[in-house]
Amino acid sequence: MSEKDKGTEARILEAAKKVFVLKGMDGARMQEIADEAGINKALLHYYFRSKDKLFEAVFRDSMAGFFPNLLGLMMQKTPIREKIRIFTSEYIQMIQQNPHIPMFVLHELSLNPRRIAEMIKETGINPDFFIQQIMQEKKEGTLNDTDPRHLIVNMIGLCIFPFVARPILESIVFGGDTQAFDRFIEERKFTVPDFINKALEKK
Amino acid sequence: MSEKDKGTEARILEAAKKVFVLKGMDGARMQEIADEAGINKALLHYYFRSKDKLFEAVFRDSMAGFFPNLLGLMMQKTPIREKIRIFTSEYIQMIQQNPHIPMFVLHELSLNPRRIAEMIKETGINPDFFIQQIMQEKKEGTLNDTDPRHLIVNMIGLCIFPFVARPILESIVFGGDTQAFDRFIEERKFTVPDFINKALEKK
DNA sequence: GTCTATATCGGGATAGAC
DNA sequence: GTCTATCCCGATATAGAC
Repeated sequence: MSEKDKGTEARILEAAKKVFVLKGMDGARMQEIADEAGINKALLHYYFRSKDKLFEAVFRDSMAGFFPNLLGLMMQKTPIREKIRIFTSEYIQMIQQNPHIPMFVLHELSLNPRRIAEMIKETGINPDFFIQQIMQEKKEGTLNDTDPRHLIVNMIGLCIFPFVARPILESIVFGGDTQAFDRFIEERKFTVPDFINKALEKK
Repeated sequence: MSEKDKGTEARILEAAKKVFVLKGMDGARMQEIADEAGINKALLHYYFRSKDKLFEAVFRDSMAGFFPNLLGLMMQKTPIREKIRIFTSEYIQMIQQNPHIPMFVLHELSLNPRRIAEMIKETGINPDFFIQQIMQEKKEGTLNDTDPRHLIVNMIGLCIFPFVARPILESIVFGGDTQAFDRFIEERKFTVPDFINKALEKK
C-alpha cells in the first residue's frame, strides 16, 4: 500500500503526528502539517474542524505509544524480578520505535495537567496489581524492603529518561557521537533490569 | 527590598522566567510577561530587543538551575558512595526549589538540539572526573562492575524524572493527592541514594 | 525610561468555485 | 473531496509623545 492510497484522513493524522510530536502543540503550524501530508490547509479543517481537534486526535493516539500494554505481563504468574526484566527491556524497545513520544506527552501534560485526569479514566491504567505482587514477594522474603511506589517510579524513569534528555546526554556524556548513544540505549535493555534487580537483592 | 525597587530589568527577567518556564518559548506571550512584570509590552522591547533575545537570557539563566554545581563535590576525597548520596539528595533538593526547570530546559533543548553544543562550551561541565573515580574504586574492589556511564545516567534520571513526569505520576500512582506526592519527593532524598548504592554492592 | 497608539505579519479559520 | 482566495484576529515589533 503506497503513501497515496492510504486515505486522506489517515495521511493527515500521520503528518500531524509527525509535526506535533516534534514541535509541540504551540510550535506546530497547520501549514507544515498540510505540506507534510501533501495537501492544503483548507482540507485539514475539512477533516478536523480546528487545530485543537486535530491535536486532540494526535495526542490520544500518542498516549497509546506512551503507556505500555501491561495487562498480559501482569497476569502471568512470573516472579516479580523476571517481570521487571521483561517490562524494562520491552518498554525501552517500545520507546526506541518512537523516541520522541515521551517528551511530547510529558510536555503537553505539564502544560495542561488537567488533561491527564480525563485520559486516565479511558486508559484505565493502574499500578495496584503490580504493587500487590511486590508486597506478596516481600512477605515471601524474595525482595528487600524497597518501597513499591519508589520502585515503580524508578523503573519507569530509568527507561524513559535517556530519551527525554537525549540532546544533553549525547552531547555531554557521549561527545556528540549519535551512534554511540544508540548503542548505549541498546545496552540499557540489559543494564537497567540488572541495576534494578541488584538493588532489590536481600543482603 | 520590595518588588518595585528591584530595577525594571531584573523584574522583567524574573517575570519572563516565570512565564517562559511554565509555558515554553512557543506558548509564552509577551503580553503576559509584561503583565507579570507590571509594565507594558513596549518596555520589554526597550530592554531586550526581541522575544528571542529575552528568551535567550532566560534560558541561559535556567541552565544554571539545571546543572548542579559539582566542582566542590567532585574535588573532595570522599568515597564514591558517599558522593552519590550527597549528589542525589542535594540535586533533588535543588530541583525542589524550581521544579519546572527540568521540563523547560529539556523541552527547549529537544526542540533545538543544536543549542546545547554552544552552551556546553560555556558551562564546561564534564563527567570525566566522576568516571575516573568510579574506575578507580572498581579497581580497589569497593564497587561491582556497573558501567560508569549507565550509572551516571541512572543517577541523574532518578533525580529528575519524577519532576518531569509529575502530572502522570501524581494522578496514576498517587490518585491526585498533591501533598502525598510532595512527601514522596521528600522521601526520595533517601530512597534514591539507597537504591543506587544497593545496586552497586558486590555480592 | 515609560507610556499609548499603531504598523506589520503570520497563522488559524472560512467562503466558495470546481 | 479538494482546491484558491480571503478573512480576521492575535502577537511581535516600532513610532513617537511625555
